[in-house]
Amino acid sequence: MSKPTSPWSVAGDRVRQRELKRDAVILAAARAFRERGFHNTSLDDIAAVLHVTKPTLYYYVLNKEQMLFECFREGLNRIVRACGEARDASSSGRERLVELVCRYVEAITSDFGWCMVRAEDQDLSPAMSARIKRLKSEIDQEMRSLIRQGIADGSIGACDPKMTTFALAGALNWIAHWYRDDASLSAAQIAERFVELFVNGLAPRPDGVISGKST
Amino acid sequence: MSKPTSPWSVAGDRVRQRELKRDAVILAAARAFRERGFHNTSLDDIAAVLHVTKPTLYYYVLNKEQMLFECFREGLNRIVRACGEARDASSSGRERLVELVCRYVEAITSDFGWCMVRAEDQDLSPAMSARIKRLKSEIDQEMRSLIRQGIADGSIGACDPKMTTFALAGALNWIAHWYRDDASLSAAQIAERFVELFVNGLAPRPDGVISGKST
Amino acid sequence: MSKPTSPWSVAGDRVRQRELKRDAVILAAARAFRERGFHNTSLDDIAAVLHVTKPTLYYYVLNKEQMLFECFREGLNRIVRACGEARDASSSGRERLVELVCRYVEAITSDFGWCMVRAEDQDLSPAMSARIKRLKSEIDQEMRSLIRQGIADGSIGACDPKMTTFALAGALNWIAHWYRDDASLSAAQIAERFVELFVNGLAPRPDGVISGKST
Amino acid sequence: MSKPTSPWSVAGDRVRQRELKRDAVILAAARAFRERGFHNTSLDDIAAVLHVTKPTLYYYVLNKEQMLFECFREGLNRIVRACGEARDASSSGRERLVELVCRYVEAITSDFGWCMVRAEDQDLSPAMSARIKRLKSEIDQEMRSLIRQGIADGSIGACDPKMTTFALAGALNWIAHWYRDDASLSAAQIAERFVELFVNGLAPRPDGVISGKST
DNA sequence: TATGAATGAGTATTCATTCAT
DNA sequence: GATGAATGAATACTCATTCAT
Repeated sequence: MSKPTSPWSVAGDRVRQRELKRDAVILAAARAFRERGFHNTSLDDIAAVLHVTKPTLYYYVLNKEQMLFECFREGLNRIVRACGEARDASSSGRERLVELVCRYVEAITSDFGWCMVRAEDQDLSPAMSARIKRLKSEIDQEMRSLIRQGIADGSIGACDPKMTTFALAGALNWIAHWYRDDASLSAAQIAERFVELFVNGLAPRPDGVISGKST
Repeated sequence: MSKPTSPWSVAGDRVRQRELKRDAVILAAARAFRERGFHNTSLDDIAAVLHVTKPTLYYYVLNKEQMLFECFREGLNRIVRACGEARDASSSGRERLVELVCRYVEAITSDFGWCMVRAEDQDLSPAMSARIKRLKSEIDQEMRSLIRQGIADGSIGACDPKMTTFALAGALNWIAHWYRDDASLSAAQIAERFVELFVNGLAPRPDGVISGKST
Repeated sequence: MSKPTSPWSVAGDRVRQRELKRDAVILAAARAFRERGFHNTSLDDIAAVLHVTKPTLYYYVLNKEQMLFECFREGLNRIVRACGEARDASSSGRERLVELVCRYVEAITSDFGWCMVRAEDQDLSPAMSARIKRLKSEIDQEMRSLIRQGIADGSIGACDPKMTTFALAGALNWIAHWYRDDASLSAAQIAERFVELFVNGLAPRPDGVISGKST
Repeated sequence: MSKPTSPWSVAGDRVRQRELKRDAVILAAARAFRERGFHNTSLDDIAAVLHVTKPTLYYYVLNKEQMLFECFREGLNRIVRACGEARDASSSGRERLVELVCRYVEAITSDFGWCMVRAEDQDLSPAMSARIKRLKSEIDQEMRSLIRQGIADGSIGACDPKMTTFALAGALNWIAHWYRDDASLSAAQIAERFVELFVNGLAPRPDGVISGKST
């Protein structure tokens, strides 16, 4: 009587509603996993947060494993997206790497950061594990590529791209470990400090000309 | 008649034997945890590797939790020890930090590396968790201290010691994630690359005067 | 079409069904405990009797301990209720005590008799143990009180209320031990004999004037 | 050198020593069982009290079951002995019953009281259980016999010997339950009160002529 | 005589998952 | 769309018992 929306949009609403609820499930899972760890979190815990019962979760998600996978993906996607943008930008290799780092820190400090970093491959089926690895590798390759570009265009000094990527990714991923306890800095601030460190290194620069932000 | 060993060593042997066996239990646990994760490893798995039965493990260890704790400690101790030596050395702050990094990499690539890094606080009782945290904090403080010393003696440029330590420790800890799959470099080689990166940074040095190893 | 029951009773049915099943679990536990003892009874045993699987029990009961507690309570409640009625009755102290004894025998010969009497405090958590003790003490105090009233109103001769209660309760509780093997008498008959004994004693009455039932 | 005792008596000492130690094991078991219950007592608990290790217990005792059995027997024997003496005495049935009650209370308040009363038949093998039952039945029959004798010689009023025995034994056995917590009375005092109650009953005697002790 | 070491058997409890309603 | 009910599988932990020494 009072619903002016067409049955069509009603159906659309239903679809959207379902998506919203599904997202809520994933988010609740991500937070619970971060809080208590994957294995220490029971589906009852997640259901309780959402004020539903355990079987309801299965309406939105296939598996506990899939929950983890979706959390994974949710977080990784943000970085993958950032990678794409970095690729399209028309600045120097180093500048694009810096940009990627900023986005990376944002992702890693989000609710999904923990899942991206700490979830064990061992908790996923081979198939899912493989998909995750592919995504991760994509990011890894992108970083290496940016470093190689930087070396080529002279914005980055000579270095081993692989090891450098490992170090950089490690430092970034590790943020997920300490960020909750020590959130005294914003994502942007953390990114700034990291860029400064990785760009200039620890050794004092002769005259401090070059800095991550100055150029 | 045919036993040349003194009664003394007989008793001593037993004690030593017991210690050896206990160490074997811890090592087997460390490897299993690294392979399959803490929760995906059953005591039966560990017992099977050692060709004993499950209850035998309880003869050497109090708990599954304690196993994890001992793995933790075993790995951390190496670093704590390295910290002590770094403190006693009479070189510049940066040199001492570099030395610590080398030892750190060695520890993290050992069998216990995974446990040091990936074991969740959530899998430990509050008491144990607190003990671990204390040890970790010790290392964290040591690193920050070395950085501050380096800044003071001019061997390290101006930087935020806390964030720098987080980044450095993160890069180092992350090694535990990729080292198994990609062990193409030795611990020393990894350390070398990392030092180079962290000391000199990505930005090209004007004339390459300063390098991690050259001084 | 063919369902005459109101939607109301459907929901009500579910609740009632659940209660019935829970009661069945408690009863099955009580019988198993009486048969084999608390520790010699596995949850599988109880589940088997009910033709369900072990985890199902946990749907109705929190614990094995709680099962014992509920059996305890089920039996004790009958006596507590009898105590209440005895208190409200308007007869002599002795008559009311006799009435209580009859109800006591009924309770103790029920399926829950064994649990009331034999279950060890040591098998219960301190909290539960305390609750049980409180209930037991309530009954103890009630008996003493009736005896004191009997002495006051002249229906009971001079005696030590505490020891008398201990003796009476002991004799009654002990029924749980022999009743299963020797159920030749009904609860009422046992009560009659006990009352006769405790009222008149073993020594021959001069002229048999006073008897438990004659008054 | 300084041992004047003959090798013979040395051997005797050894035998005696062994007996003493065995008795200590039984006693420690009895106390532990009373304290924590049969199933909640581990052999390690008993061994710890005796400052030996678990396997040592097996040198003196065949089984955990046998420990319980021996505790049983130790306590029951005292009563069996009392039964024998009661049989040989040349007094009235009631006097002999009173005498037996006194000895019974002594036994039941001893360290072995709990085992006599609370140990479950279900914890014993059929063979042991049968032996225990035989001993218990012996006592039961003895009591009934004394009651019948008392009825015959006029020292006990008409009653159902079986039920009377059950009531009396129950009251006596139950002492094991409360005696530890409430040891305000000595065994003799308890016996006195019980005799008074069972002999004279609760109903006031016309002129208090007959009492348990007066005759 | 006593013990260190090891084990087999048993058990309470948890939890992801399913399905009829 | 959601839930009550049920289950199979898995697992940490305990403990009586054995045996070589």
